Amino acid sequence: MNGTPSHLQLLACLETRLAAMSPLSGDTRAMLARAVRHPVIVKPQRDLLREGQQVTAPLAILSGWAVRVRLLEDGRRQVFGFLLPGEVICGRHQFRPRALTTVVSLNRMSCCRLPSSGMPADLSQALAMGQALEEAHLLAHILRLGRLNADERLIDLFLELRTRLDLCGLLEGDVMPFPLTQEVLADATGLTQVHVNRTLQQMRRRGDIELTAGRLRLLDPAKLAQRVGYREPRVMTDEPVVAG
Amino acid sequence: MNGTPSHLQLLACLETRLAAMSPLSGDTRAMLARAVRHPVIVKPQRDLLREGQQVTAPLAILSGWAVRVRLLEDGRRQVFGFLLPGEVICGRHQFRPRALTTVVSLNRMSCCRLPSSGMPADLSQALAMGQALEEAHLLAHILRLGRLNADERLIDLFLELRTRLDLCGLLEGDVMPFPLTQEVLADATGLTQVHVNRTLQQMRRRGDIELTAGRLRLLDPAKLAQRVGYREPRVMTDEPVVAG
DNA sequence: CGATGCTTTGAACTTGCTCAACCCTTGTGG
DNA sequence: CCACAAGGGTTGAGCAAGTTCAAAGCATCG
Repeated sequence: MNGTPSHLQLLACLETRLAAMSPLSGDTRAMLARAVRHPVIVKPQRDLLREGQQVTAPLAILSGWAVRVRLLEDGRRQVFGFLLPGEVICGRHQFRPRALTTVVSLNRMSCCRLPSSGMPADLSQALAMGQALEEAHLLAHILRLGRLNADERLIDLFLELRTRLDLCGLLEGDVMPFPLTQEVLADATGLTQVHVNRTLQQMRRRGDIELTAGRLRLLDPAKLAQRVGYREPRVMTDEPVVAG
Repeated sequence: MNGTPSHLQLLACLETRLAAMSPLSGDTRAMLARAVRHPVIVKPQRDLLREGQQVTAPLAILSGWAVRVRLLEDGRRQVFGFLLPGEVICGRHQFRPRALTTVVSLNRMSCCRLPSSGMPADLSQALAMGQALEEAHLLAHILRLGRLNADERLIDLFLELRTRLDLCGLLEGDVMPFPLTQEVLADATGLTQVHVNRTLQQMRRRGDIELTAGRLRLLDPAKLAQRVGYREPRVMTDEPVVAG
């Protein structure tokens, strides 16, 4: 049923996530609706952007996942992070002409270019917040790689992806779309594919997760968050305070 | 002899590094000279900034080193990166009111606040470039933690710090100031202090480095860079091409 | 000259890696 | 409808890199 998402679904994803960053005016929403009408389709395993390449305009992801990667001489590969639907590649590019990493599609994606200049203030604010969140994700990734063990790394990553998918409305209760292979997970978490496999099995046996056919269910996210010390990234000062 | 650096030395450091980002006008230089005249002195092990705290104005480092850190519940600690003389903490803060990490001084530092708004365009450009470089450093750190082994992590970090110290004019030939304890190195590289110690010794035995009394000498930086696959971060498109 | 903080050393241990094979599913072409 | 290829996932056995714990050495600085 979910083979080719409609334009409306694509738009909803982007709009939901941008609005989660910062409220959007009707004009801006109309502009997005127009932009989304002619999406670019990208096949799996294609470079959306190459390291060192000149960055032109921001590219919004409407559906599908991508990774930021670098390849070493000897074949080792590092995944720096994931790019999910609703998120924007190279959101703030005014003073950063060169791409710092290659971006590769993991599955079939649809994207759309955003205007590179003369952007409405609300959109520009949303993109800037997105950028700040991205830095928070890089920091979280450093913490994972530097100080967490295999289980913790995977769980912590799952929890991050979960909250990010929630932002664009793709979280379905405790189940989420999950198109990552064990190899990609390994390159992200600094482990080997074999060890990722064994760790996932252990997590399944413990009843922490269910993972099959591109879907991941976290049985008790709160408990898992507690276990690995996961914390939501907070970039805004004016975020709603609990029981304020 | 280098007990208390003069105002001129402090200024030189900041000016050199900012000018390396983007050329500065005479007016801007004069402004910096004024700002530097009354530096803030910070003792070792003090928080310059706390995670979650509201960010007010950019803070330029005139001398001394700091680290971006996070502490886990169980005492594990991760160092996300280093802040060196000439560099600016929270350079671009317009849409990022909350500090993402705590910043702690490693030794005695002197700093000065920069204007938070109404900044000249050249300075603002320099800070934006500095910000882009910082993202490059985060990415480099992820690569180190994810895919390099102990030797490689340390060497790669040394090479990065070397080029950064060069930017602010603190590299003296093949020797550089190096105020990091093995514990801090461990928290940065995701290793234990004990293993950092053994790895350093091995590097000394192999004649790769000399490290004593707060100074580090890399015997053959080019060879080391080759060995670990170190590459200088490139953020500008218009950087001079070799043999152009 | 005692205290404090940093470095060095040893021995046992664990986590995660390597290599190599096998299995299962899915899609494709004959 | 079957054969086969390709891309993931699973398994086992041996191994290596890095950890843990604990103690001792060595500076530097009041």
